[in-house]
Amino acid sequence: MSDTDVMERPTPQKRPGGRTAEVTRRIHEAILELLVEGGIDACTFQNIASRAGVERSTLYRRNPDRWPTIIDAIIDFAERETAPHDTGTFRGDLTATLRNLARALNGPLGPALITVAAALQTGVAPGQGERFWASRMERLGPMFDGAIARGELRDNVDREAIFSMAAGPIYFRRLIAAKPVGDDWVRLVVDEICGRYCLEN
Amino acid sequence: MSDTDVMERPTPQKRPGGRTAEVTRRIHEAILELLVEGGIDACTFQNIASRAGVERSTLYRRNPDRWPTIIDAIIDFAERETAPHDTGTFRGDLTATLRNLARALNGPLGPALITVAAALQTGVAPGQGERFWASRMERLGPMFDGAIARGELRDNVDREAIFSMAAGPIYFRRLIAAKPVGDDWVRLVVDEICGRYCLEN
DNA sequence: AGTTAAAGCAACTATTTGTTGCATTAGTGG
DNA sequence: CCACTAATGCAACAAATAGTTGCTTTAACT
Repeated sequence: MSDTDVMERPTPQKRPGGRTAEVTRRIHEAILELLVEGGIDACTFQNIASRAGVERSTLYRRNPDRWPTIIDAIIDFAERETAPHDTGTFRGDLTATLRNLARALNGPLGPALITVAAALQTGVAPGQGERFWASRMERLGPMFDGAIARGELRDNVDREAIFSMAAGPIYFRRLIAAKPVGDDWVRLVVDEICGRYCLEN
Repeated sequence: MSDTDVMERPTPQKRPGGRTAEVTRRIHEAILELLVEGGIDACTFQNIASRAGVERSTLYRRNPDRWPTIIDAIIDFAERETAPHDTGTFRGDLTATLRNLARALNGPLGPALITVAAALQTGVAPGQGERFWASRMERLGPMFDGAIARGELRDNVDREAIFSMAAGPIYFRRLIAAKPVGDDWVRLVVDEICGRYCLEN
């Protein structure tokens, strides 16, 4: 009560363990289910809360905006689904990565993935788009590192450019053209990328 | 009043002229503005109505679902922006088309375009995705027709596949990787496509 | 074991959604 | 120009959702 500690606000220590982690898990699970069932429109705080068995106020207190919440769930999913590949060749790694991507996009959550990613560019959630993309590229680091170490790629290649050329047609075919993405399509893309960027050997 | 015409409901004749057309124009304009300013979340019937100076009930009566309404505005925009190109070569036409696409995507409405297109695949608006895509491909018909007629492409090429390979990286780079799409990027894509699909000459 | 984040609970207001009956305007065909 | 009526305007609804808040309970950390 003394006036000496009026200004003291000892920065509340976080408690991310146990219950909190479980609540987070349930929230993410609920969001993914809702995205599959009803798309973005279904992802209201109300729906998320009741589906996850969590209080609505908890969601608002964690983050008053629903977009960062949704992004968290998506990134969480993407990181769980994105297994690292090390086949020994860039071609093999890229093929595995794109097959993995195609599998995710072909699945029920595919459309929601790009809907969210695209929505991030509309200004609804400043900074979240970069967060998502950075998370994606970080997972691809080892693939490029290995290829460069083996001399398959020049060490100054534009990694984002290469991945954009590779993943672009995969995304597009599934989500704009609404066509299935099969192994043949993946192989076509891989051939183009390797033919253009891989050093001769 | 006779019972002879009880079943007669002479399918009310439409009146698409004058006022109705003007209202449609204002609605589309309002939607595009809202998409630019606040993304999908801003496109509520309430916002659209007040922005367009139209009664909310009119929107509900025209279509109780907001997605077809939004798609209409997007398609309308896309068709207005998509000028036909006839440069005399497939490479020229494709370059012009992709530059056009890049320009649209680089603009303020770019992110909204793909957000909507992607949202269509989530089941929020059955059939609307196909409608959008069909509208897009239809505009590209002359380009392929001309190229085939000139012998630059085989007459059995998969037009959708080619356009997916071309437009995919454009979309991706702008809207997932959030990088600008410059002429250099367009040229890179064009080189790949032409190198792979154009017949030698 | 004590401290205190963090979640639960409950009540509340404001906003948005979706609907409907009636009045008014104006496109269309004669 | 007139009559008909589709389409919009207007206004008043109920229902759902969005946010917010004070208090209680649980359980993560030291």
